[in-house]
Amino acid sequence: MGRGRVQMKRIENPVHRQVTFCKRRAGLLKKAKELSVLCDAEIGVVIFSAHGKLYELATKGTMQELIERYGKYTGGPPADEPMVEPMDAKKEIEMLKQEIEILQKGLRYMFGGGCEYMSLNELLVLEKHLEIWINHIRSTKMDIMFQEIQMLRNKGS
Amino acid sequence: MGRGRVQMKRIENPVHRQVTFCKRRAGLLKKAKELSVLCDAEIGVVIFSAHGKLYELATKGTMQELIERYGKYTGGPPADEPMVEPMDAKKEIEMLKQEIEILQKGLRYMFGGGCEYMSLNELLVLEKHLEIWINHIRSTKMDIMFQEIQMLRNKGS
DNA sequence: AACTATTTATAAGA
DNA sequence: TTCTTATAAATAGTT
Repeated sequence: MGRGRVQMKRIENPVHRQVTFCKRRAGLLKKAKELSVLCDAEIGVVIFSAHGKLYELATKGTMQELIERYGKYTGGPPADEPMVEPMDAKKEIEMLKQEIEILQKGLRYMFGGGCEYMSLNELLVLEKHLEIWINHIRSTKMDIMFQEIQMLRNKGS
Repeated sequence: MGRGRVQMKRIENPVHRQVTFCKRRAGLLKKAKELSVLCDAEIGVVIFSAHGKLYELATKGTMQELIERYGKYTGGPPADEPMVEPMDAKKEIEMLKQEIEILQKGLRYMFGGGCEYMSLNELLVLEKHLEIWINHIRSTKMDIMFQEIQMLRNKGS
């Protein structure tokens, strides 16, 4: 729908790809909204960009409600909606798992070189880890220097 | 996109509505597939017709997987598919913490052993390495934030 | 379900 | 980038 035919394959040029992603994402969400209004349908759209950013649309209610309805329809897991009392243990587990994922990504980064594909949040966590680590190193360094100074003093006396 | 303008409201004529629903539903799913392929995005679309029939599309995997990912991203209920058994939460937390410890050791290993047994010189090198890494992370962070700001500015189409 | 006349989306270009 | 424009696609109304 433009000045040239488009090949139905991944756009290799990253700039071109990003621009197209923006435009078509907007187009898709608009179409979804229109279909919902015109035909009285309940529609949900979830888009994860290649870099993991989420874009979503839910007509007639929330995405959670739609997922519930989907689960009921397909006989799948009912996506425990109350979530009033999930016990903070569960939350803690989730957080730890996330942290592990981030550390693994960090390790991968060390080999591959390049954190371009980590989300902002993940980068923040990894940065915090590194800061803790670097502080540990500095403190160890100080200890060693202190010891050396002591040794030199004892020799000199 | 047709022989007349369309009012953005529910089509009252049931026949027209049904026909439009079919046509636009196909169009929407096609667009979703295209966006996914062209821009390497993971997309899910769920459509409930006015009469409750379900139409769906999930690129790159199943809808269940996508819902899981969505749940993780939003911190919402994780659609308890893998809920094999309760398992003592405290034990799981212990295990995860151990795993994190191991990963951190792994990261330390990357630079040639824990800093407890490193020389002052080695520590200095390690510190420099980490500083470079942390700077790289910060710069990437800035890039991402900049892009997001740009995107927000461009919103409103 | 096919067929156009039109509108809409959008790929390139400025 | 953002705006513009030529063109491809989608689709409303018709057969």
